[in-house]
Amino acid sequence: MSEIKSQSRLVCYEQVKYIIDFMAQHVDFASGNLRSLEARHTSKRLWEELARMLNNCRGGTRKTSDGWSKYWSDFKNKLKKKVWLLKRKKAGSSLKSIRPLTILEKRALAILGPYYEKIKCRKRYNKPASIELHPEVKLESFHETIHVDSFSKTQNESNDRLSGGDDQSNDSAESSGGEYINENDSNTPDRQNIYPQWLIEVEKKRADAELIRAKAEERRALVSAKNAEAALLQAEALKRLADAASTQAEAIMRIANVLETRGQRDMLAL
DNA sequence: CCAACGACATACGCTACAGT
DNA sequence: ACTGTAGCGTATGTCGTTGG
Repeated sequence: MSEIKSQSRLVCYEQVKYIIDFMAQHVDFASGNLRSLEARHTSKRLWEELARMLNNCRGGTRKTSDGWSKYWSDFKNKLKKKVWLLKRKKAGSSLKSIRPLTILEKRALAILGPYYEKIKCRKRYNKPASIELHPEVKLESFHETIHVDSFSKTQNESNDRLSGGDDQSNDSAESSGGEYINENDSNTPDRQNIYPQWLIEVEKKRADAELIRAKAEERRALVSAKNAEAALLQAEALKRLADAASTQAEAIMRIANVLETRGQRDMLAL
């Protein structure tokens, strides 16, 4: 409804979906666990790659890699608060109406669940958690209700800033598409959406582009080989030319010597 | 081993804007 | 005009690395 108005400022649904799909493939990156020297480099590269893809989206906003990093950070923060509020509401707290998690939020939670579990252990025992993070999110590991519960236990500190999380406009990323699901329905088929059709199409197009580029590289290599061959022939021709010039110079020298000798003899004869 | 440092994530406050 | 939310700026916290 307000898509055009908000296009320059708001992150569109497609962009958030892309971010979450990207994070599903890079779980440590999503949770901010890339902290070692090399990992930080990887993180930066991934943010640049992701920012480039997101900025190529037709709608939505444009950000730098730092801007998208900040957005993801805020997204995670809001999601945490929302889950905590939903948990409290479920427990019977008299909270104002909170929209249930969207499919995208549940998907993000599935990605970040192990990470939140790790934070919980760290806070509780004040030492590094032994829980292994998922190398990547797989369909069979999508147990959102477990993650919601385990995560929400970590939120012992006060969260006085109610963000709610969901937008009411259909244009905003977190709610557009009306993808709300009943939070009590743990068997909703959202696992089918882990790798959506549009992402598969994008990947196909990228693969096609890579193929075209590879073929162009191959053609360029062939042309380069032919150029090298021609240069070699040219060099050989130049060498022969130089040899011929050298031979010619020697012949001229001999002729000159002969002429000089003959000239001296004629002088003596006179 | 430990303090200093840097890089990054998180939390919080503020502003802008859309909806009512 | 009021309210709620997205997005941004910045202070603070956390963690890994480095040098003494």
